[in-house]
Parts: sequence; C-alpha cells; structure tokens
Amino acid sequence: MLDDLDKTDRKILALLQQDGNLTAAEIADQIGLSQSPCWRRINRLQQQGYIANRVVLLDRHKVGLGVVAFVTIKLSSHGRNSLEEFELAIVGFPEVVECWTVSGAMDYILRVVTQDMDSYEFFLRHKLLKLAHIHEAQSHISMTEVKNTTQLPLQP
Amino acid sequence: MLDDLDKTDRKILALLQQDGNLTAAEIADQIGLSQSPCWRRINRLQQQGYIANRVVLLDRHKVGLGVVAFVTIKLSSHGRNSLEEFELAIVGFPEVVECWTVSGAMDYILRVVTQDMDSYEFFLRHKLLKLAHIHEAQSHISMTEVKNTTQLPLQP
DNA sequence: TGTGAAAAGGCGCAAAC
DNA sequence: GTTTGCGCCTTTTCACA
Repeated sequence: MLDDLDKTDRKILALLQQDGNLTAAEIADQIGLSQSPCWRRINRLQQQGYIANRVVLLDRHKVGLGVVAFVTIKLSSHGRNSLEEFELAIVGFPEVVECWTVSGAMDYILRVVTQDMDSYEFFLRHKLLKLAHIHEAQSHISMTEVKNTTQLPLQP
Repeated sequence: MLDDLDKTDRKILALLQQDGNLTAAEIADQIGLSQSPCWRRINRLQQQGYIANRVVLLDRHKVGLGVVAFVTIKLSSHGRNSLEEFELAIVGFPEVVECWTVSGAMDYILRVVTQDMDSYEFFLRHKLLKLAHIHEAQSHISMTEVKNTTQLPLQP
C-alpha cells in the first residue's frame, strides 16, 4: 500500500492536498519533473484510490454557519442493532460532519455544525436526542477554531 | 453575507462540496440552468470568498495513516501568552488536523492522525506533551469512522 | 521511468441577444 | 438568463532516451 508511494508521489499528494487546482504541469514544475511522468503519476494515484475525492471547501462563516459543537455520547444498550440504528441516523444528519467511535469514557464523539445556538438547540432536542438508545450526551460548544485542515500528514 | 446566496447558489455549492471536478456545464445541467450564468455564479462565489479552497482528499488508510485520536487538553496557566504559544505550536504539528477551543471541562480538543500506535505514542510524548502550560491531557483513540465529511450543511 | 513535443478536445470566458 | 462561439490551456498520447 504505502510502499507504492515514493518521495515523488508524496510530494504530488502534498501539493494536491493544499491546492486541488494545480495542473499536472504546475506540479511538475514545483517538484522538478516534466509534465508527462507527473501526469501519469497523478493518474495512477487517482486510479489506485490514494486520491479519494476532489472537493470544494466552503467558508463556514460566509455561508452562515456560526456554531461548531462537539457532542460526546454514551449509548444505553450496546446491542448490534442499537449501534447500527444510531449510526445510520447519524449519517443522515447533515449537521453532523464527523462521528467517530472512541475508546474510554464515551462511546461516540460528534462534530456538529449549525447556523446559531438556536438551531443547535433545535438539532439537539428534536433530532439527536430523539434517537433511541442514547444514555448520555454532553455538548461542548467550540469558541474558536485554532486549526482545521483536510491535509493529512505525509512523511516527506 | 448569507443573504447573498439564493437557492441556485446553494445548489451550486452543495454540488461542488460533493465533487470539485464538476464543470460549470455539468452543474448547469443538474440544476436546470444554462452554462453561462452558472459559470458566472461559480466565479462570483469564488471571488466573494464563499468558496474557500479546492483540494484533494486522500484515502487515509491507503496512505498508511491508521490511527485517529482525540485529545482533550487543559492548560495550567491561562495567560494570553500561554494560549498563543500553545496554539502556535499546534498549528505547526502536521499530525494535528483539527484543534478547537471548547467550553466546559476541557480547554482544547484536538484530532490527531498518525500511522500507528507507536507513532502516536511518539507524537504524544515527544511533541505534544513537551509543550509548556499543559496541565492535563486525555487521549481517546478512535476505533471506527462512522462519518467524516467536508460537506457543510446548507439550507436548500 | 523520465524527456520532449505534438494532437485533440474540453472548458473557461465573453459578446450579443 | 439564454444561446453561440472563439481561443487557450489541459489533458492525453506517442516516439525516444
């Protein structure tokens, strides 16, 4: 898997993580390679699935989304069905941008994005807490965003 | 701000959040509009900063990053300098993909991505916990990724 | 695998309606 | 907002080292 990636591949991926608009020629330039092999590599990286997706990132504030909150959740029953039901519902909530299971004191940690505190309250009371099997849920409203990147760390 | 976005703009942004490869023509098609006005809108959305960035998302597992962890942190001294020092260091760690300040029991919550548990341990002991002013840090290793999207919720 | 050049076609972009 | 069109630039390919 990873071993298929040499230093050049990683440089390409690092650049594309920063700016998805870069053309093969521009990338080739920046890493000291000519266009053709660079293009072939990008192609391969896409084909083989190293590149999962190419997307546009929005400015959260500009599109009117002022609230980010983390919710830690414990389920009451841990049957297989409870988990699946819960997770299926979560995936369907557009306000939930992340949901992970974690070890330790809680079962799940979610990141939720809404317009304001009113809409957050509404989401919490009428959507999230309406789900079955929730034993405990704790909200942590985020005050400031110190760092929020989609760039994964790649060894150079 | 948000009021500048009509339904058509939001449809465009929704599509581009899913797939940044879409051309103006393709988007126009999908929302029942002709190419030119669609292109003009996309341009405006970019110019005015609604679109923050266009990037490539990598497959975390394919690039050899198996561990995702959440770290909650309390600082010991809350002077302005402590915060700035801490945050500056955080931004410099490529392993930290997210860092937010939150209300409540902890001060910060981080999401950290590393190759394996060994490299996570190393990051924790030799980089994160080496920072000054840290009073308490708790790690929560993520087991499974239920949802992880860059798509922000937009009212249709 | 890398280099260089060359073909083809798509897409950004703008003008006219 | 629509339809039309030009021209660039990007992708894509080929012959060759």
